[in-house]
Amino acid sequence: MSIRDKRKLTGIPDGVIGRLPVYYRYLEELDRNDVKRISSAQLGEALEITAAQIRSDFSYFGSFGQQGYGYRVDELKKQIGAILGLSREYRMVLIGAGNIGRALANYQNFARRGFKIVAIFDSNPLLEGNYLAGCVIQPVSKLESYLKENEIDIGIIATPYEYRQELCDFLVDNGVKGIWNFSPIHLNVPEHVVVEHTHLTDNLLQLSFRLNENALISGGFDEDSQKE
Amino acid sequence: MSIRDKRKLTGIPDGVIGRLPVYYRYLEELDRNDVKRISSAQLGEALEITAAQIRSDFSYFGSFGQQGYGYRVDELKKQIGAILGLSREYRMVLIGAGNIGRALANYQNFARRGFKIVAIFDSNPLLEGNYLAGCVIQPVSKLESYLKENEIDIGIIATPYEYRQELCDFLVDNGVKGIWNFSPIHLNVPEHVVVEHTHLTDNLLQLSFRLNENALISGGFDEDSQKE
DNA sequence: TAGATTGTTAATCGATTAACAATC
DNA sequence: TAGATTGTTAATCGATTAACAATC
Repeated sequence: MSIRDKRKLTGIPDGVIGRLPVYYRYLEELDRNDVKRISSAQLGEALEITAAQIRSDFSYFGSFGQQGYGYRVDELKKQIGAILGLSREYRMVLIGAGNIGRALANYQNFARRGFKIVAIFDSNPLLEGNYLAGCVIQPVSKLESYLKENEIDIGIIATPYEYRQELCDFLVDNGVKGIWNFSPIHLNVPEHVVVEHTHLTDNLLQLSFRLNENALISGGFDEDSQKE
Repeated sequence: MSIRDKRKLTGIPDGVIGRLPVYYRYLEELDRNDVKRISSAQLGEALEITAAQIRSDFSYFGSFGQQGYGYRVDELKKQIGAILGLSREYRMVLIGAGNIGRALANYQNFARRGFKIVAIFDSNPLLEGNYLAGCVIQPVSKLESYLKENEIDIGIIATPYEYRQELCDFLVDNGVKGIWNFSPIHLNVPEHVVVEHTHLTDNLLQLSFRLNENALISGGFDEDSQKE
């Protein structure tokens, strides 16, 4: 079965999609440090992923290496970048200029990779007209006309309580194809729309669980606490 | 095999751990809205998870429901909260008072759940002495003495480039048991320490990949774009 | 009681890993 | 060439799902 067939029939597993940015990030770093060549074994060592898995992940998309040599860092980085969709620009609107919204707007690395925040909206009238990262903060009432006049790829939802599902529906109805959700709620979207959830609290609760799990195990099982 | 045996032998699967905070968050919302009772089918409907998986997840920890009735919302919330380790407080230090660091420090929901930022450090001398969310920003040179004098559970690494692995090692050497890493690098830690990675860029790149994957599939396969 | 829904087992599905022929 | 490492297949492992007896 061809790579394209496999992809069409089964889709790319979530695990693979989750690891692609990890590879990309590390390849960027290697490239910055002028490393020219890397093997799947070396990659695996650095990222705590098995070499077999790395090769298997890559094989969903093609053959990027050379037997007996490994991978050329710059080449592999370029290929994975293309797979991730980094060869074009994305226009994003940010809804919510609170703590998280401001951090995202000021973060330079998104724009550097082609993800531009082109408009910012907030329901707080006190913020209206203020500048944030070079954008005027607009009232949410202007969102609809803005979306009708501008093609937007991604909507970032960083409003803590109000709106949420309704806001998401509104963005989708007005042509936004991707939602990046920071609000602490599960959003339902139609099949053709993509949602990425970034729930900081969930991450912290997972950390909390594992802290206690570790404590529990090393409490009960002394031989385990010896392991490196 | 008892629940406790199962847990000890195999550990809890990552998927389960990842879903626990999702359940918890939704139960909080139900509780706020005075919902008293919920079935695994209803939970699954709202969260796009199968009912069987939800019941299977819960069964790693015990039996919290009643046949023919379902789950009492307040009770289940309490139980999952306890499993997540929310019955005690956690003391956290924040390293890095940049965009993300400031957003985290100002975010009220961590403290509300028992996760307190008790000290903030930054390597930028211009920030030294400024207040952030009620904490003085201290120079990183004071971190060592601070950790020796105070028991800290979690270190939040929100420094974009400098330090990173070295900083992580330093925190671990000084007794920190959990690391919440926002820097764009993979951190290696000893077995007894827990790392949680929150890489915002990775989330955005995953969204980017899926946007293109969807476009690709509906481009090639018109019958697919008909699906709801 | 009858109806509903849990907790758990067995079956299925999918992802990871080990192994190795291909080949640079 | 000999050595190294890929890409891929088959084997293994683990997670999800379907089904249902137990029982509230």
